[in-house]
Amino acid sequence: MDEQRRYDLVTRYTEEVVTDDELESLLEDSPSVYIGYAPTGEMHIGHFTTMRKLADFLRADLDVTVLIADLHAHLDSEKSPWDLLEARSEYYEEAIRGMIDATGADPDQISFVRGREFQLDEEYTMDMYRMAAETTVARAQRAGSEVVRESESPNLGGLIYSLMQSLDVKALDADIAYGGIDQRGIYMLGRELLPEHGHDAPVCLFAPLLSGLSGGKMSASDAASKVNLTDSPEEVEEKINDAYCPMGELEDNGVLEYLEYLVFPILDERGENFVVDRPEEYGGDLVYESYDQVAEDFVAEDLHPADLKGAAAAAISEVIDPVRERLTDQPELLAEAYPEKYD
RNA sequence: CCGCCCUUAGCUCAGACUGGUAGAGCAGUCGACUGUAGAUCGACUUGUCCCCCGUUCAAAUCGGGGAGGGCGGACCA
Repeated sequence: MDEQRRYDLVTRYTEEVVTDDELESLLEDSPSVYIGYAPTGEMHIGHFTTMRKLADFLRADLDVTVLIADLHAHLDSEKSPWDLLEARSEYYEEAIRGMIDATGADPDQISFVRGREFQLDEEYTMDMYRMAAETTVARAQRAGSEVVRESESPNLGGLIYSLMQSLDVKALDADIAYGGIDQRGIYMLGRELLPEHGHDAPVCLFAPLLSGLSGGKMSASDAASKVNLTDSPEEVEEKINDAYCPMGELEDNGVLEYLEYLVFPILDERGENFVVDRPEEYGGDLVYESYDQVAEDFVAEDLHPADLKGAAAAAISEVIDPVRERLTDQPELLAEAYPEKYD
């Protein structure tokens, strides 16, 4: 694969690359990339868009690791109870495998690691104590401010959280750290600290955070703002139909963002088009080969939100379909991970 | 170890001093208006008042005990 193509694959659909020069020199070899997830709430379509990029990494011949950060899930305000960490980790791994599979990549080419497999090692622990001594409370707070739950009386765990995530890069020997742009603060701290701890500062790739369906950012606590992996086609249709989607506007438009970052990349991989069924009175059906064409028509108001929504819902359902089936085929996974919801 | 404060709707809180089984804003639901949604109107819903015991005809409210959370002081060998 030529260098330009490889670089494009690695960087497409990202919000920011820190830094371009460093990435280019890394790509002269075959670097490793990792992404960490704290197994807290149920996974949703926002995770999926981030996850889909792992297929790009694999295609670009990178060594990909997914960290299931179980300890982090508890460290952040006990978002996951201690006793459920294992069950949620299992659910996360299975959901992630399903998503990778659905994007047309092979999950077996990815290494899955649990946090506790290495975060209790002596070297790791020693490094963490050293970092704790070297980092001010204010610095750690600032680093994690977009990730760790905010509270009037923050727990110590939220501070350690950022230090550990920095150390994960070293422990996993990752050249590239990938995550949502909300992770930026933590990885910038990591880039500062790691060179003092015997590891190169990682190159950082950040994914955009998608808009929620109710306008504004997607929120974990607002069920209507996101499509869950387990949502039925009917539920997807209802949520998309209820979504904030002003005619002609791309801003804060979750429906369009889902198309751009999730649906089109997958359709593209399959060589399929995006088809909009439209009543004759409004001009009949439309066929799109790229997201840019959709955006163009939408901005020109040649594509009405109501027509777009129907087609988007169908396309999103289709993408999610295999993941949902995979998860509902193993009901015990969700039941054990979220007993209060699925008992 | 000592002292003080807090706990009421999904969220933020009012009500407690002067007992009469609860309210606001936001959120949510449903209509109207738009070929979607939002905005805007209109209507509606929501509660072990942290738990236990006691006083009382009557306790979110008073008294005692307990739990959880916060703040401060003391100790500094």
